[in-house]
Amino acid sequence: MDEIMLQSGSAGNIVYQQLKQQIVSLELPPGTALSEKETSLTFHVSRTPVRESFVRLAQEGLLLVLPQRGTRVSLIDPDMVEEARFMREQLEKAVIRLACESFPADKLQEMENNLMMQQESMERHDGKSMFELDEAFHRILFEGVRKMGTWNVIQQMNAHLNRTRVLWLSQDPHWGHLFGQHREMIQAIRSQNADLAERIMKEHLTLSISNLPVLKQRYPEYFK
Amino acid sequence: MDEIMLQSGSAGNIVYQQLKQQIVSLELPPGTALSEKETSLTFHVSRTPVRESFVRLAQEGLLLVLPQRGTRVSLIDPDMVEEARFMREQLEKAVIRLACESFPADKLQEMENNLMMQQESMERHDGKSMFELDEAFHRILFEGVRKMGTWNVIQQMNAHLNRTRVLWLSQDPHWGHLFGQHREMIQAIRSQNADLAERIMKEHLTLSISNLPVLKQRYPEYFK
DNA sequence: TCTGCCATACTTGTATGGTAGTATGGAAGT
DNA sequence: ACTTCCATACTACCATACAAGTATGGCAGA
Repeated sequence: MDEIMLQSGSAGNIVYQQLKQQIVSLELPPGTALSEKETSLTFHVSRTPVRESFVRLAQEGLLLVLPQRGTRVSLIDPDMVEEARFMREQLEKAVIRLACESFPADKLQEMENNLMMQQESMERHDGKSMFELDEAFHRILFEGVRKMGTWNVIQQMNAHLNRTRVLWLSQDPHWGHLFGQHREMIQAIRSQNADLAERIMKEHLTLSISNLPVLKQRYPEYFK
Repeated sequence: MDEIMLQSGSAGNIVYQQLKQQIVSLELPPGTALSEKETSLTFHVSRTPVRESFVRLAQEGLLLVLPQRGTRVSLIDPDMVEEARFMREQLEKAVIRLACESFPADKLQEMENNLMMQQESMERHDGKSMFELDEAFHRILFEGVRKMGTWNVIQQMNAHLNRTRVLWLSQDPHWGHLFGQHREMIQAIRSQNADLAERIMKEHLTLSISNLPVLKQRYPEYFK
């Protein structure tokens, strides 16, 4: 939201963004105990802006605030992950169908460029870069059909889903598979084959949580 | 979210819920100027919990905070309304398809009961009751297919959409039309006719913003 | 050794004073 | 009459002090 970006200089907003980045990147693993006091010391601000960021993060489901007891980075809820995937599937299928009807040429070019950068990151085995490019790829799709509000909603509810994707990409890439699907999507949009595009997208997003059970077994302390 | 319900006793949460109710019900019309000080006086609490609620409401897009200038109830953004409707259409179409595959009998009975109460409210010309029953009707649908997380996301993003629905139901009901569609939905679920159910849902949600231009012309000061 | 109590050190929740930035109205100057 | 400037009264933002609830470790007593 633009109205939030406007306050980007405020201490509270800086703490919020920093914490969110650290949580989603698993730099602060699920279950980590935080406290307003401790956090205020590390960021060299008072408790007020820290508390403000805690409230926002709790509303997004990234923090769990227990009154008078403490605050912890929320555990990943597998049911929520599946439901986030479900929502994202429905929305992205509809969006890529729109893209097949009409899509601006410059955005299509952006996607092509992104795809080339994906190949580079893949060769460098750069998981972090690959994750960001994947994110950007889908974002461009939403920009092209002018559904940024929808993209923002997805971003918010992807709190849990994104953490599992980070976990997954850090160990069992399947990057080639993802890359191939991205390329197929572009081709489908070009040829305006909506049914094909929808099918690819569905498989693409299904793949993204296919080994959730494996992750749950490997990192049991991260899950609910 | 349950973790937020747990703090329901806190002053900050009470202020938050009260303000949200007043905003969505248009008791606090779009554009209304608020201030931490003023609000703290009316609720007989300090500025801290008020500020906390402002932060949360701003994140939901219901308040617009301008640093060092003031806080206003956000205007209704027609583009956001349309996009919220778009999202809701995609999600509810998918959900009612699931319902057509399998749906628990007790939930179906709840929907039948709700439908009867809708008829009563319709005869009493009770718009507020009708709005709440409509809300509950769709909620039961999500409960039946166990997609409450999805329902909660819809509730959040419906901030703008709901205000237009309140505005609309207060003057040009079309209650009979809504009622008929609800009845058809139940029949479609019973007969497990997913394609029919999806079509009705699409029409149902399209209808819900069909006269947005009229509203925009009638209450121009409420829109962006 | 084990159990129960309690002081203590945490936690979040709330109130309040002060700071810096902004809008506004009136006075002074042209 | 019109413009410019400035005092004043706002605003949200931040720091800090206090209040109330909770976990914990040690000590006393059995």
